[in-house]
Amino acid sequence: MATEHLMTRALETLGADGPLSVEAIHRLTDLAGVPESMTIAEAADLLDTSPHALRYYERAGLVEVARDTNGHRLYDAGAVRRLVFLTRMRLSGMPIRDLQHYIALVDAGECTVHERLDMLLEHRDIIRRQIRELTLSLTAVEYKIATYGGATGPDVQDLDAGA
Amino acid sequence: MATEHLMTRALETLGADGPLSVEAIHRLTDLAGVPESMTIAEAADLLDTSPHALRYYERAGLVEVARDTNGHRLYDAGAVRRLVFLTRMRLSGMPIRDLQHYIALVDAGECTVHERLDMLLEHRDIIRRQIRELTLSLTAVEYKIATYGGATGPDVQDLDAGA
DNA sequence: GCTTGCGTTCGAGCGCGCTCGAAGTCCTAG
DNA sequence: CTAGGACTTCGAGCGCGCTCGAACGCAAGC
Repeated sequence: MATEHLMTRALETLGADGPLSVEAIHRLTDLAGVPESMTIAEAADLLDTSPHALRYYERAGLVEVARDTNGHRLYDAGAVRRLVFLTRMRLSGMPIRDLQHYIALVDAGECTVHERLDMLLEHRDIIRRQIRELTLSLTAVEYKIATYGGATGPDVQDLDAGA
Repeated sequence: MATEHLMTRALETLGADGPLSVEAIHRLTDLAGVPESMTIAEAADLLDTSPHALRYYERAGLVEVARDTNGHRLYDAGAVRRLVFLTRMRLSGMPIRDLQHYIALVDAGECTVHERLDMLLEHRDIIRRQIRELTLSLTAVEYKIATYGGATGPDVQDLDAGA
């Protein structure tokens, strides 16, 4: 998927450097090379989700999508950009409800920037905690793999049953 | 002991920050200093879950738990160790169904080690992918925080609506 | 004209993982 | 003797995030 590719390159660019990387991401998240507007199927494809889910997001008030003369949805760059953000937040576990709140703040204008920032800071912490938890799980699984995959020692039985 | 070494390295990898990591690793490692057997409330507390959830796991066939003379559950070291593993797998997104399968393999004996190993390898990859996805989300959120929290430049408006 | 295919709306259904509550048992403290 | 509290079993309920299907519209191709 295109977005992932873009972000992956952004990540690679990141490395250890600070503020420069921000600009790099900015550049890379511009959906260059993507059509002016797309059908729901194309958008779903790009976002690695389903047309059903996109309609669901719209029903939930997360994004407004224009229509063509047949009443078919037309996803323009703005809608797609918002959906890229939304799906990224969903992937990191932000509930629909919170996204609705966030979007409501966006729609409410500049004076809500503070609250939005608070939400982002809180979600950043949540993501970091998730990563820590997953790293622990990864360690546990790798440990178990080591006991299974290595020489079949006496440990295996001990750990089989439980740990 | 190998376990301590691995966990120590895990701690270092994680930056040894916060009570959360420490506590989690404590849960991950061994149950030294933990009573010989515990009530469901104590076990739930230790595992950071609810008695209801522990009964649910038992009903699902994931663990067998002894009873005292009153029919109350007694979680011994083996049960707790298994539950530590199970909750760790749950935290990293392994479905109950897969855990049931894994436990069935464990109960089936040594000849299933290979299949268990396969499951663990697959789950390891799943965890790694999750971590990658979360890292991308983290980057995206930090980028947005930077545009909001830094000097309020012209970018803010552009990105507000969508990206 | 008719089929195929992609879209629409709407409401219902589903899978998952708990979560809860009712009704009962047992021990302990007052 | 009684009240409280922690536990038991059981089945039902819930919150979330889609997911599906029915009934329909429109436009192109044979």
